[in-house]
Amino acid sequence: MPELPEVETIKRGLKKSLVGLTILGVKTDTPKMILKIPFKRFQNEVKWKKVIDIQRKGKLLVINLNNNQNLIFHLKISGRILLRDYGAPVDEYTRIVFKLSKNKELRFADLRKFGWVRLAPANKMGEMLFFKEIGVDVLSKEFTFSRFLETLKNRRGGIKKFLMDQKIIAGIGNIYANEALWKARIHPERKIESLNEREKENLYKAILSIIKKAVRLRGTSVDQYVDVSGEKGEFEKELKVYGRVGKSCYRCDQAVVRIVVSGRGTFFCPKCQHLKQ
DNA sequence: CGATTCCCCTGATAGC
DNA sequence: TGCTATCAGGGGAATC
Repeated sequence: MPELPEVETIKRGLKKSLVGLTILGVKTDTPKMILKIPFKRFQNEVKWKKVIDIQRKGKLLVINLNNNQNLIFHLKISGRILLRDYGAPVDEYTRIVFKLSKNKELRFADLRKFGWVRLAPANKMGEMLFFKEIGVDVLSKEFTFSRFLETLKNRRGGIKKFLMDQKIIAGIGNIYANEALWKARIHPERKIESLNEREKENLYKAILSIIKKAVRLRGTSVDQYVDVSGEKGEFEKELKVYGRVGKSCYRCDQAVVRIVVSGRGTFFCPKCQHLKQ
């Protein structure tokens, strides 16, 4: 599941090899994955445009084109962005192919077809609702401890749901929410209003250290995620609770438990992540 | 207006 | 063995 560290790894890969290339054409067998405009128009809009930069906002990948347009990708659960030589072996689940100069191809593969791409005018992107509603990025300099406290202020409800709400903080998905809560020893169903200052600080530090480490290790490949070359990430071996149901906690030996929190599989240690405070 | 449920899609797994 | 039913999962839309 591409969350911040995975999309950041893809962004860095594309910065190295995609910037400067020109889009020669687009093909798809899944036009549904192109939002807002008909495929024909999309084709015309991107043809002959040059890639000038790559950005990331939360889990969104943004490719800046030289006509003041941005290509925005959301990889959802099973999306992959692959940069290949023209004619390289077919990547499974390829849905959209951008043919590029220098004999390259950008392939958007997605087993589940939940991912999408859309065009947005660069100068108006800040005004677009879907972009305006994205919260503070975990890796941005604005994501300080005091900003974190501010986002928690006057909010009620479960802490895990809060962490995964992209409108508040952008970039944390299911894997890293589970991991950060384990590291901070906080039960995923703890109410925000029950957390004391020390716990909030532990959680803030846990989020930053885990996300940064996952970026260094090029992401987590528990599902479909790979980088632009098709290589898996290395963070999987660092996972402390995610997917470890029934296995013993690395801290206290208690069996890791799986529950469902707001519709998502949630893993935690019932002994060192206690509910009451 | 906030909280919950449904839905998109496919492959893996369970159950018979 | 081989079929069918169930489930996971991010986030937008519909519904409660």
